[in-house]
Amino acid sequence: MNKRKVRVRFAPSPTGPLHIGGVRTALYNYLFARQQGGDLILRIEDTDSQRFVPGAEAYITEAFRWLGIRFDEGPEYGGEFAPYRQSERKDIYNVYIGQLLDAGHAYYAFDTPEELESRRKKTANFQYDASSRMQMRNSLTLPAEETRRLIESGEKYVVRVRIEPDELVRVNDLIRGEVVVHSSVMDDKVLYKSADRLPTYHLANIVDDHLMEITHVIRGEEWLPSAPLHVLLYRYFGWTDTMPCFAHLPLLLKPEGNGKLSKRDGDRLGFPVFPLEWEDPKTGELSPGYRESGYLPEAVVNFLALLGWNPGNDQEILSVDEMIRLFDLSHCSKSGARFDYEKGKWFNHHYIRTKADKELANLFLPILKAHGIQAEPAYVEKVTSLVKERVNLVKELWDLSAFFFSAPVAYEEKTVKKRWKDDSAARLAELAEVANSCTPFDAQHTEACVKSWIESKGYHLGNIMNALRLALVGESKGPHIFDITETLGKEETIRRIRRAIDVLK
RNA sequence: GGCCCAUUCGUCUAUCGGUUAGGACGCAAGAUUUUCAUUCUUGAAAGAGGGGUUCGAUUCCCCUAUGGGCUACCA
Repeated sequence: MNKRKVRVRFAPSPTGPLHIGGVRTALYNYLFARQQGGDLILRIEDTDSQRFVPGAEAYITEAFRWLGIRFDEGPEYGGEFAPYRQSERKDIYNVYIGQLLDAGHAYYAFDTPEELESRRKKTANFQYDASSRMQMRNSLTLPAEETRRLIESGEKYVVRVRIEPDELVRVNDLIRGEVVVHSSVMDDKVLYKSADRLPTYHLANIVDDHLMEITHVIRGEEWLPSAPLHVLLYRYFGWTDTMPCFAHLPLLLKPEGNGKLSKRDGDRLGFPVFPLEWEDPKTGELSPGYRESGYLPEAVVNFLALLGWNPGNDQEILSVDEMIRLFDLSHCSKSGARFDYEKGKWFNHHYIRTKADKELANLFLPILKAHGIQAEPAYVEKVTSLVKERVNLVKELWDLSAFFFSAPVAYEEKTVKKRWKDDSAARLAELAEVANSCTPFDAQHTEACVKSWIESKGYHLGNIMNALRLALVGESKGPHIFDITETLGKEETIRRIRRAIDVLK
């Protein structure tokens, strides 16, 4: 059984946009699968008909496409274990529920939600388990006749697992080691719901993992408490030989304060918690996404990978291939990681800096378009190369380079005050003439040309340069001045100089 | 309340009994600079507390404290 091909799954519930913590879980599954030469399966766990959100599944698929996380099997990708949506597997679950019922590992329960509610109110710490089940309305306490009659008459019922008390249940976790829970503190969880006539997560999950031949279950820590139940279910089904290995990942925590990272934190602190932008179909509320906020998928992946895992050395910048090679569940931390958005920006800054100008320019093009700018791709690429080292987010390219696409219409007051001297107009008028005679107009020649003029006249270099920058940019910022003149070209450079003189006197 | 998990700089983390406890983000200072940035260098910054085990504990064990998760006919 150790020779089984590695098969892992990511099993989201389509109840909304994919949370960034879910993305990390999927990423670890992906890295593990690729490293082991195994398969990664996407399974949609839509057994909660109440919380189903249309569009969520498409969002999930699109998000992983953007992130470059590829699945081998899933609703959109096909596979021999189809269907991959649990809502399409009802008949399968019914068979296995029957199996548990027949073996006495499960029973019918007729208690209504109201009855359970009042029972919980009456007795503190009420739990539906070995100590209480014989006082409830179920197939264990009712005569067989009565049970059959109730079911046939259409009475609503759930199926509960029958947990045998007084034994130690051991879960072997690849990250945490052995976790032991006493079965007496476990409750008879519902496996089949009457409300929507679907199995609960616990049942569907175990059946599907078994049927889909999953070898490793890598999931969030929130599942650790129910892992003993899952182990028991494997035993009741007689599947212990092929039970997958478990690995429970630590949670992503709020950047500040207590608790796990939530959508609210993103809204409150101003950063996305979703890979892609999401519009709530009911409320129309828009939640920002990493992609739309100007992140590169490789940065998001790198950042997320290191939130709870490390390669065992000091390396922080890792390509996906390197991550696949180095990934190791034993190097996953056991404690939750606070979400450090600032570090995420740093990763993005790094990846933007190292990305090819052309590719970056392609991402910049739609942003320019949104600002009403139509520009030659070659020109955009050149501008991109000049400012890309200075941005954290792709959309910031615009903030730093807008002046390349439209001449300044106003000049920043503060800069004018500081940089526009009494003689600036006269000097720039001369400079326009000098510039006109500079040929070719590339940065190197122009710089030499302008500097020798300044030197020969004995002018103050800084005064002229700063005034020139003000004329070309409109404020006190931007790349090297002669890179700007080269990019703008002689005509435009001179035009901007003349205009500044006119406006600033 | 019960059960489970965790605990190294502000944050993410390295260390698998012997280290000046390392790196990164952020922060501070300096250098570069005709602007704003970037970049580079340097610096400040940590083993929750208490018991053990051991020649020696950040590292192993126990207790306490703190944090987190779960405790639904949600996943």
